[in-house]
Amino acid sequence: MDQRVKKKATIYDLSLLSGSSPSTVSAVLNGTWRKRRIKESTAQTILGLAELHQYTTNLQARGLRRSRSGLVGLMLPVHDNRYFSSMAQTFEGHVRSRGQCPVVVSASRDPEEERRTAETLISYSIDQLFIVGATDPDGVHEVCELAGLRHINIDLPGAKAHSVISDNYEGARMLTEAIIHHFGNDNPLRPDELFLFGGRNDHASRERIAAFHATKKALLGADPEDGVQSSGYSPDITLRAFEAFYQRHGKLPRALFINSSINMEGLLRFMAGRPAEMFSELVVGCYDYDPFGSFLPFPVIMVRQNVEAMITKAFELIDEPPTAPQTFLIAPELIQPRSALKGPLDTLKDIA
Amino acid sequence: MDQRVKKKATIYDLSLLSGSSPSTVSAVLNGTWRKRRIKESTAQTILGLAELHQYTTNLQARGLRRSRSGLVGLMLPVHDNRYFSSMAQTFEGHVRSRGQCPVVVSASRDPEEERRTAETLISYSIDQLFIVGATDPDGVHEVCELAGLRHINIDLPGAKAHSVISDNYEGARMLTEAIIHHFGNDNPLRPDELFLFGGRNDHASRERIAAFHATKKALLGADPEDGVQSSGYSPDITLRAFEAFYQRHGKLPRALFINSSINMEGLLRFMAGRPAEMFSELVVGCYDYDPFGSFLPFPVIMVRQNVEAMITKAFELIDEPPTAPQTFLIAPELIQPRSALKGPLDTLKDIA
DNA sequence: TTCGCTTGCACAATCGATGGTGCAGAAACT
DNA sequence: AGTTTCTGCACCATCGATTGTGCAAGCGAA
Repeated sequence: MDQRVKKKATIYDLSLLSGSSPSTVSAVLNGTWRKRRIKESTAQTILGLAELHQYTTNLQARGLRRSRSGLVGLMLPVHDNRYFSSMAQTFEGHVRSRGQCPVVVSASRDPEEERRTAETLISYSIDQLFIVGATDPDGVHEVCELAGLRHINIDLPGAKAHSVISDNYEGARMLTEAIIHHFGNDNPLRPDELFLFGGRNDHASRERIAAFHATKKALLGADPEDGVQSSGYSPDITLRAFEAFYQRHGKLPRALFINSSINMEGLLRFMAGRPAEMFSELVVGCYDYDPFGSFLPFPVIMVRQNVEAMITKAFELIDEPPTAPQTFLIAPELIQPRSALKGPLDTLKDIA
Repeated sequence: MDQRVKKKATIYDLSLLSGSSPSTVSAVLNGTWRKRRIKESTAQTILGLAELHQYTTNLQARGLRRSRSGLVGLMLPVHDNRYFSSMAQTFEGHVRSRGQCPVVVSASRDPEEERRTAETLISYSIDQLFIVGATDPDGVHEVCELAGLRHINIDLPGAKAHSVISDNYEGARMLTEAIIHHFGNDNPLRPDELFLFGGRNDHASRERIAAFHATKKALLGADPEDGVQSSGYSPDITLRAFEAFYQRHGKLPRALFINSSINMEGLLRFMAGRPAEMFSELVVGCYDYDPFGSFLPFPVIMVRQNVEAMITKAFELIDEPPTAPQTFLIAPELIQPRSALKGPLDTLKDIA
């Protein structure tokens, strides 16, 4: 409180105080002073003054001058989901370790919103943009391209920029197989007892659905065509899909392949208010991992996408000189029921 | 692709193209042109050119000049948790509806990191900062105060700025009561069968622990002093607390009060690999709501903090002229086991 | 015709930091 | 002593937008 809301010190203030020119002060403060042959002692003086007056660089001014900001963007579909929030957490760690500032925003899976969001970020001269699960990656690409902004797709691929995605086909294959194998030989699963719920017409869903069909056919010999109930990425629409199914068949299938943890919440909504016993025989496979989801009262086999590897790969690619767009697959992992895995939070320190 | 990575158009470009001065262009583009008595037709011309050349304002330049940025910050402890991610989701909605840009960052519950993060955000001239669950809110306050930045505490109160927090005492009281009542009269809970796990020496934990003690005493007549096992906000430390307890007693308590969903993950880790039957008699109360957590194989009563109300209140307060710091309590809600509630995602539209 | 008011806009300073260029004085060399 | 080479730093344009101020042309009134 020694100073009333005093304006922040600038290099001009330090320039007057130190008797050096603003450019010298600037060079000292941003670390380029050796290149500029500033005397060690001058530098020390200025650094001392900066400390004393609590100087901090105005990053908007720097950003304007350099036409980049030190901000790195992550565009998510939504925050409120363990897959995407672990993405945010992991991303933050990477960005910070590079001395930059993470900016995480969501765009609600709305192509229009996605483009607007990218444009806003570009207006702040962000240095790089990581586009996660975009509904229209190529639309976002156009916007970035025009601004000369480095960007990369994650989770859902685009045709015009590098993409790092989970190996959805293999993940879904493993998951389908695991669901089927979960039933022993005494009472094996029949093809018409395994249904897939959730998903849209996006690349990930298509791959997963394809693997689902193929694996059912391979392991169960057949695959009735109505085995898939697309219901977007919304708990409520998924809920309605379950209700409709229940209406038609008088029961749920014995086994479910659920396309994402968001759709899985649709199942929770269906469960709410219905007797627990109704689900005692159920076996569920869920594409996406949620620690709590793994411990539901029936077996839930999950697929965990390797977020750490995806982000790491994405950072590698975004720094490289641009080449023709490629898609990189990252192997996901099959998670047995009742597994509580470590996550990005585990790298944080904590005081007991 | 009609233009190679052409630099973005500026008001100077449009100035040349339109024959008007940069200041006129600026006024037209930022909407202040009527105040400046610019002719309608001039405005239209400029707006047309802007459209044609895909002009977008350089927000760093604007920010520099105006010394604010249009950015609104949300500082979270961590992302990867349903409570905080729903906070982020809700916050985003509010910020966007005000035409500003949300910036969500996490500071790992580290006081040093919290201050650094605030300083970084300030360097970008953010307009407001919402500080969620900070370990050292008053430290962050100092930083904000010096910069004249409006800020507010959420979830954990500070002494030097307004705070909007959940009514932790009442929430914990309801929760403790609900846990106790969950046991019928045939086999009622004894005082030494209900333990609290998790929490730190922060305001929320203290309130919850106080309510826990008081309610136990009121309803069960006694409260042995060792009923609380603080274990920070870390799944692993909580896991170790459960293991230690199990070591000592050869079993878990019949009932648990778990201080947060993050601590609850410690319980999951304890469950992993142990037989499900070990937990069949368990009753858990968890402060924080997680939809999946609500459907675990034993009764889990949860407390949902009213994130929407908290954020709404915080936005109201942050706009008001400053007064002496006050703390506002927002009532949380008791959630019965097997409840799948709507969340911030439900307001998004989705295509099936 | 002249005064005064309105209309419609241009000018120029400013926000804070950066970095290319230039230049004086000291040191080194012939 | 004269010339070249370093040292060490100052100068100044620049990034793009904002905003207080000034002023000419147009118009109506006296």
